[in-house]
Amino acid sequence: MSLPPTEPQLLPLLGGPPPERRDAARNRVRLLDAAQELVERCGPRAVTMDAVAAAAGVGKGTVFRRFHSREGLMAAVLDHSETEWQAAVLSGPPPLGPGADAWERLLAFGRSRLESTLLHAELIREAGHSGARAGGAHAFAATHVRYLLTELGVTGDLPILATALLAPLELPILDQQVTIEGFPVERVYDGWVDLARRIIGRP
Amino acid sequence: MSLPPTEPQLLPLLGGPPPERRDAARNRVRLLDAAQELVERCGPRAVTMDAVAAAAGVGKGTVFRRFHSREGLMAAVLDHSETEWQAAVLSGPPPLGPGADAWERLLAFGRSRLESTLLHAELIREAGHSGARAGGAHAFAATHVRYLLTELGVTGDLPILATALLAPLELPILDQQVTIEGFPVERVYDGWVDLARRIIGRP
DNA sequence: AGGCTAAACGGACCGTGGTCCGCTTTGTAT
DNA sequence: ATACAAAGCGGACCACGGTCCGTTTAGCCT
Repeated sequence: MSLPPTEPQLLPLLGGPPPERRDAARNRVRLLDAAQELVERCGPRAVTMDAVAAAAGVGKGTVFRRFHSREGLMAAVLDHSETEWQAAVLSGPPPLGPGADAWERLLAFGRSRLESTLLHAELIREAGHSGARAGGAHAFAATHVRYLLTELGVTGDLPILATALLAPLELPILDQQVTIEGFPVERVYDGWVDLARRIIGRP
Repeated sequence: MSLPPTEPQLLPLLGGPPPERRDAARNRVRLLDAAQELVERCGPRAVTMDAVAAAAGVGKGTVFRRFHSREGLMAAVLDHSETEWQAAVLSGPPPLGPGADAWERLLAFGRSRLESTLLHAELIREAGHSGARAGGAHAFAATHVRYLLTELGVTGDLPILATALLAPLELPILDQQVTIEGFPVERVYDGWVDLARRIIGRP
């Protein structure tokens, strides 16, 4: 046994994890494309991991190495739409994007988020706990709402208040109201606006 | 082929599904006991349906006939504690039970629910969508909160407002704040009280 | 080019949730 | 008591998520 001929990494090379090998990257996009295509053709519920692997022309093990689990894969598919939505909030046209006053933006945010959540309901459910929603997406939304609340002059524990305002727009709660109790979406939205008014402390 | 000699049910016998056969009832309690015992010994995550069936001394098919699915079984186990809690709210000692004024009761309700949700977190997660929570339990909590809000003179769309007040106490949201973001429970509770004040419209 | 290492690959394999169907038990009507 | 229909039973069976490990391949260093 001898010392390795060279240090595999002379400098810490600060920054993140090592880059991805070319075949790995190629397979990741193949898998994501296949998954997206299958999801929108059969619905997320009916998509099996074997099917995705086969459609992408790779082995099953590869699917699980790229995306930890089925939930992870679904989360990745969901991430596509989520990212577009974030772009619309950050730099799209008003009133959702910048350019309108904070109250208008908050209203647009609520409606947009409500519709988006209902639109992707199945996928969100399938993405479950490891959903982009549970990680980055919620953080994004919370940050944005906190910013808007600040603009509106709200004082208090903003992270908590933002969460309280976001909570009724999360799928489990929306599902309860819309799917199970059968409330019309308009009513739920109006209720949310009312909640926002009370939190802000305005007529 | 002849006509059936008697009508199996002369009168509609209004009121629900036919009664349960004796062996069926016996197996239901055996299964529930076995499940509860296994859950508290190994944690809900580790309990398999085969194990429950074996521990109860019945076949696997029987488990699935009584409780539609794994989630259904977990929901049934959860239902035990949930029922006790409901009794405490309806007829236990104040301030959770009747006897205190509405605001005190609301505070006690919030704290109790928060603690109970965190305590049974794993089970609730495992019970998933068909959880007693998604069905009867949420309805109970919503009704109670609606009642308290009425007592406090709140006007508006009460069903929606009640849901908004309950939403931050649901597991997914609590999980986000406590487990992922690491907020202390006290802070979450204080935030909830603040939310309640704003909804009611009082200092 | 050639050689070497670590990463990636693929598909056989396993455990578990859920279904199916032929057999048994229960309750009732004669 | 006996007969009979319906509800219940059990365990073999299937499909799908997830793991494992022997083989292949990308990237790099000489």
